[in-house]
Amino acid sequence: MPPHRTRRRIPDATVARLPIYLQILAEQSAGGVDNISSEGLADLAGVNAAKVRKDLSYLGSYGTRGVGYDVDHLVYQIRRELGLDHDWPVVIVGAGNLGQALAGYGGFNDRGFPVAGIVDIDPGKFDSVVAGARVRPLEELAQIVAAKGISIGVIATPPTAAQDAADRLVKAGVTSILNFAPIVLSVPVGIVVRKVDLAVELQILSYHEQRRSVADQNGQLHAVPAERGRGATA
Amino acid sequence: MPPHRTRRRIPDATVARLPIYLQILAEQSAGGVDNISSEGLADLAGVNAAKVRKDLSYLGSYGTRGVGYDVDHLVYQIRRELGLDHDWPVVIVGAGNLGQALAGYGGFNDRGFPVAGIVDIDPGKFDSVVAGARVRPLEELAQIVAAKGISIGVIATPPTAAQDAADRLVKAGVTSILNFAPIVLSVPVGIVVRKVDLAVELQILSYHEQRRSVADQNGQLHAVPAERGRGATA
DNA sequence: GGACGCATGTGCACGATTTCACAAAGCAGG
DNA sequence: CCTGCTTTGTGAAATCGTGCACATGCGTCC
Repeated sequence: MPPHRTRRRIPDATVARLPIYLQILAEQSAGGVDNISSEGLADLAGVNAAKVRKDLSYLGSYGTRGVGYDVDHLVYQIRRELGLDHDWPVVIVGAGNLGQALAGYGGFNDRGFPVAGIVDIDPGKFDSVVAGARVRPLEELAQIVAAKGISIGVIATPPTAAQDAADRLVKAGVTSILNFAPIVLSVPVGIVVRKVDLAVELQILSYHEQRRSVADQNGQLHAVPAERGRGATA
Repeated sequence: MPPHRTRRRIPDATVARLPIYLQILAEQSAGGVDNISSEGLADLAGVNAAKVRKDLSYLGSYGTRGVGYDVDHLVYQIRRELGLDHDWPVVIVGAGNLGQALAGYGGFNDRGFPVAGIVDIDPGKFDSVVAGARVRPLEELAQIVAAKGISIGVIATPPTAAQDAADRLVKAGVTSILNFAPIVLSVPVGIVVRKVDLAVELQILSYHEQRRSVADQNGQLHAVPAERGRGATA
């Protein structure tokens, strides 16, 4: 066994929540809170306390019974587990509206994912500077990925160009892709793809609105009014 | 029983996939394909054929055994189920980089979610025109929502202003919220919130990359190489 | 130094989702 | 019209995720 013993696999559902906990814990830490209970964290995250405890237990036993969790230590552990103890440079493919907005958005640079490159197929965009990064030709993608040791790529192209972008990213050595184009990408197994699709999100909301109006017509009761919950991601 | 009998509840997991199917089916339809099997659709969507059949069965029995599904009819049924048979105007709160990018993004107007209003708290932004919509003061939010019959709101403010934005949207009568701010919103029950958080997505990718490198150190096998799958949303 | 109270960590039951496997049903061809 | 091939629709099993309930362990106070 190596010094860093191989960790047990963490369920996807838990992995998806860890960033939320991290976010909240970082805020608490900044606010001077140095200890938090599973219930406190659960309230802030809008989930069940038992779920918080189970989620955190996958990281190890870092709480103290009768007391709670040390906020800073938890931040440290979650960051470590998520691989946030160092930066992950990313490359953006597509310097259109979306690509530019993403590059300019603080969410990348500020949170450990510096934009190490942005490429486009349109020569008219070459060398224009977007949020500190110069737009380079698509052909230089492989070179940029290799030179900067990039493993995460972001696709911000129109849908028709997205599969080609994915192919090029994979060929260049990228192993994780964040896809903003509204198409299902085909990639070799082992490559992790996450998709963010505005239309899908809106259509899910539309579904719930539509249901609501059907229910109204049938004279059914509205959901209970007063009570407040956090983040019904229903 | 009213003419539109109340539909059985469709599982959340299925609702989240229907927009993907719809997208693919619309493409197929445009490409002249008029019939598709569950397996064909499953391949294109990157999922299991049985899942497709079960998902579609929640809409009713619209397939023909031994043949498959009529593409156009399926498009019609999914659209109907998702409430896409009419437009859902949306209002955007926050006219900063993100709000402007969203308003300008075709994804809204082109897909049945016209931007019926965009508001901001900064007087410097009032009356500037973003993608055909004039930026109005935050105070006019309720009036805009009422006048245009809006039920979906989009939060594109900085995190510190997001909860206030949510409160105002709810008070104005909005019942579904798409939140781009990296905080957990607190809303009354009955209000549906969906969150899109770039940092969360990147951190999930980071987790997988981190795991990959730990596995490498331990001399473990990489995932199988050649084979191609669609959209590993792992 | 012992008793008490509190919050964690986890076994277990439950619910939701995925997948399998096959009967039912339509179509084509003889 | 009957047989065979194909693909749907769906019970039932398997898997995954959630939440309850409580034993365990830690800190505190007397």
